Amino acid sequence: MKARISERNTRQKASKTAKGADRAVDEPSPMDGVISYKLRRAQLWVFQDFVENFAPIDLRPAEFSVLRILGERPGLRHAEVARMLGIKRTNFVALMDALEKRGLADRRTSGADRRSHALFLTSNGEKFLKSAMEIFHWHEENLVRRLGGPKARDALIELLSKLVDQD
Amino acid sequence: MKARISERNTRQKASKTAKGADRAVDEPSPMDGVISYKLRRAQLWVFQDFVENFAPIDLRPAEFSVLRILGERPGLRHAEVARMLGIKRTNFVALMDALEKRGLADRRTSGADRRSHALFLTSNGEKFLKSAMEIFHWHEENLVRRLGGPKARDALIELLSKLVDQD
DNA sequence: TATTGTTATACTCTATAACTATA
DNA sequence: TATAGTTATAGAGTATAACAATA
Repeated sequence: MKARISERNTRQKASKTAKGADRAVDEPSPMDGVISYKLRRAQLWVFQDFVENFAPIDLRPAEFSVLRILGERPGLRHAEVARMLGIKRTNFVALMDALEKRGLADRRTSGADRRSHALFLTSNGEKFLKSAMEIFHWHEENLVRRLGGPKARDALIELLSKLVDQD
Repeated sequence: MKARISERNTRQKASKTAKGADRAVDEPSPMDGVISYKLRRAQLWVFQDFVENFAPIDLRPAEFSVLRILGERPGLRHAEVARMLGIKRTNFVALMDALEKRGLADRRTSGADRRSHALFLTSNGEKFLKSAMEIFHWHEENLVRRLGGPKARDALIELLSKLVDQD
């Protein structure tokens, strides 16, 4: 286990007030009705909100996803988790390394195929996930409130699914 | 005008079939109903679709945004365009450099304040924008079709606006 | 002092090629 | 020959600090 690329480093942001870049004064722009543009702005905003909320436990969105998946489906293999998250298995390695280094998850050699690893949360990881879920629910409820309620959330999820899940 | 960071380089992707990473086989995952996760997947998918569609004229989403804004509101200053796009003015410099280098836009010293530049499309830039708009409309119509029609598009834009434009 | 454009720099995310050890 | 995990590496996007010229 090598010493990994970047030491766990100070991730807290200054912002506090306006998310996005340079406190967007939001004059009207020809891009306002453009799907890809709005999608990018919204995704950026939400991720920044996520990062701010999770700053106290120093957890990034992708890391949270991995913990949550391993929590609900322990024993999945490397490539399976990567596929479920829609990230390349090559990029999943460092992600998993970081979680292992923090003692939150580990790889065990799975019986049959000696190439592959089965992935699990440690007991520390399970405790950690529980407190992460509290922050997560608070974060998600905040988003639902902004959207205008659970129905609006469901509508958004369905629309986004239509973009991604077709053909 | 220095020789800029990265030479115009081969941007075409291989994909052709499945966008996203490692042809997402999309088993159900605990992340399926999570707003930030769905938003990220959708944004990634749409941007990749954008990049593929615009590959023939080698134009990235951010570059297209700049051209379009300068097309409709010529003479804006550096910082104003950056603010409208929600990017830092410091990151806008290289973007504008690239467009200037391709002969699509230019900076002119604006009368009053000798610190600031007024930004314009060149006549080449205007021609280029026209053909870019054709691709754009095709791309956007394709997205609207996936969403299920113009009303679904409007609903999506409105929901995304609620996330970004509040308080 | 504050602001505009700018450079330098760094971290994250995503992507490709190629290695190794197994199968 | 193909697959699972891995390494190395590179390109975009985004962020901060600091500087020169001008206000």
